[in-house]
Amino acid sequence: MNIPALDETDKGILNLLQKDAHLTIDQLAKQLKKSKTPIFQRIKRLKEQGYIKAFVALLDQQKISPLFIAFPHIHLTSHSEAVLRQFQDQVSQFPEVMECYHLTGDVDFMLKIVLPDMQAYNNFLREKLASLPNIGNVHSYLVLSQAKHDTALIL
Amino acid sequence: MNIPALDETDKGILNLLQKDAHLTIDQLAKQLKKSKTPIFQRIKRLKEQGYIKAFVALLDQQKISPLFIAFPHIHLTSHSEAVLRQFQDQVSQFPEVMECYHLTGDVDFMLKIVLPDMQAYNNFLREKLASLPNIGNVHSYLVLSQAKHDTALIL
DNA sequence: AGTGAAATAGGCAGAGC
DNA sequence: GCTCTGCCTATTTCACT
Repeated sequence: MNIPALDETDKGILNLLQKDAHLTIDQLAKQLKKSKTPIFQRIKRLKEQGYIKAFVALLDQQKISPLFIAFPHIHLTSHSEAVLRQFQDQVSQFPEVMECYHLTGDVDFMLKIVLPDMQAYNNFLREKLASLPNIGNVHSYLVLSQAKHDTALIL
Repeated sequence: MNIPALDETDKGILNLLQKDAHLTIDQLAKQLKKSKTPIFQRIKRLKEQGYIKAFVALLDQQKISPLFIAFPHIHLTSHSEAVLRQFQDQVSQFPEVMECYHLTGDVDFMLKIVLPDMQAYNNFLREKLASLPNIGNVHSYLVLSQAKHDTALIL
């Protein structure tokens, strides 16, 4: 499948939709100086080709219920490709793991864990994370407050 | 302003919308065993009261252009409330700062920085971050790959 | 707070440039 | 690949329980 590069109109659509997905095709068409049909067809194409992964609602999590956020840094005891891949796959299964990054340098992985409270986080570390193979040292960074959380990238 | 707690129907709406914001009111109504009007009214209320912050499109960023992600840990040289607040406010202005967390323990802040490449990140550190007052030590964790990135919370 | 129906606006497809 | 026309489905409001 040959996927062509994005032109300025495509980027314009993505830029606007990642800030507000409820813009109508009419509104997008006006801002991008096109009529409805090409905008509609481009959005359809951008979805099919996977540039747009999903349309979601962003919630004010702290307002709904107080949450505890932690970023554990994890050292593995082996660094073979098989071990790294297995760790990623297994840890991604846990629903409390929101994000998983493979890092350079003196740490192997960083996770973002979101749970109701510190007790639940303690349970996660002891019962779920510690049960995985090849886990070495774990150092947890705990979040006191969150000052910014954007999802929109500049294209 | 008195904001009442969320009932099960509200939580159901939020749970579904944070996974797929393009569900129609009809579809939500069926799944939650209500008719269209109450679902519509509740969504409107949840937006007005700020439980829903935004509806956005999530993009496959790596597919659109290769990106460089880093998590700098930042120590400040002073920890007065004024300094902490000033740091948060100033750093949140930078568009490349996607997230900003105030942490416990041996680090003060962690940022998530997204930029086109490592060169741009180097410039960010030298020209933008270093120009802020009260910056002490900065230790950067660089991302090799990202295995998971969810936004939906379990309510 | 809920249902059901009626009005309006937006998504989506076709013909032609 | 774009504009224009038009249908059809979803959103939004209203009268009522």
